[in-house]
Amino acid sequence: MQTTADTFQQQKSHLLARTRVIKALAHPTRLFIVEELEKGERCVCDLTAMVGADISTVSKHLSVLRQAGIVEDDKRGNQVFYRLKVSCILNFFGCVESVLNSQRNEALK
Amino acid sequence: MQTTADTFQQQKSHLLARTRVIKALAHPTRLFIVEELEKGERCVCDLTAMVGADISTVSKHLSVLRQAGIVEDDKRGNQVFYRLKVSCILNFFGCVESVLNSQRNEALK
DNA sequence: CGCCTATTTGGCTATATTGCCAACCATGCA
DNA sequence: TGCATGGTTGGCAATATAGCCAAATAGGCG
Repeated sequence: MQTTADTFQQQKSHLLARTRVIKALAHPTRLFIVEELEKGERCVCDLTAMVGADISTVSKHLSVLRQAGIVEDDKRGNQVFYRLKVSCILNFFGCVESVLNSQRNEALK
Repeated sequence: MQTTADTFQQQKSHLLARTRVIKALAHPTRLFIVEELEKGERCVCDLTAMVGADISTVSKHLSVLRQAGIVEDDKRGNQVFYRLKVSCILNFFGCVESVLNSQRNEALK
């Protein structure tokens, strides 16, 4: 049966896929981690020290980013190093900044 | 007192601001709405028909997008039209697509 | 092997998000 | 004024997230 909502239903799985990626970035700690990884790879212990949370918490955040395909890990010795898998994340945030700037200008009106 | 986690703490409010915007996009229905609005303004009733959810649900999604500064509304007659406030959203999604493509390639290995 | 360090996983509680229904508000029009 | 249409808001139940502790796993090294 044809309904008006078909476009949405047809796109749904693709929308969900994209949502999974965006959701992974929708947390301050994970955002911070991504920005830190833009500078180069980091081990879990370094990130944990920077974030100041329990190491298990940071590990879980990294797991979310990994499952979203945003980072990849590399075990060397008894440490695990994480790095960005996709380089365009910076542009990605450019747009978020535009939104924030637009809000700031709005506030000045 | 100086701790290793200072960078994170100093950035925290900015990270939260960005998180608010990203979170607003992290839902399939809202993603769909944003893409639909890229084509032009739409009234709540149109979007509701396309999404196929309760109108109150759609209204709340629009409210989330509005509060994030992503869309703006315009009441005309007894209808409310919504439109994108920021035009760069398309590029924004380009990166998400890169992540998804990279995952697809990964799967073929 | 036994122990230490680094990390992941399980489990639990606290909190946030989602979606529906019902009630309410605003506009247009007979 | 009364009623229909379009939209928002309040409230609630179901579900998903976050963060901590404790337990498990993995590598390095004496």
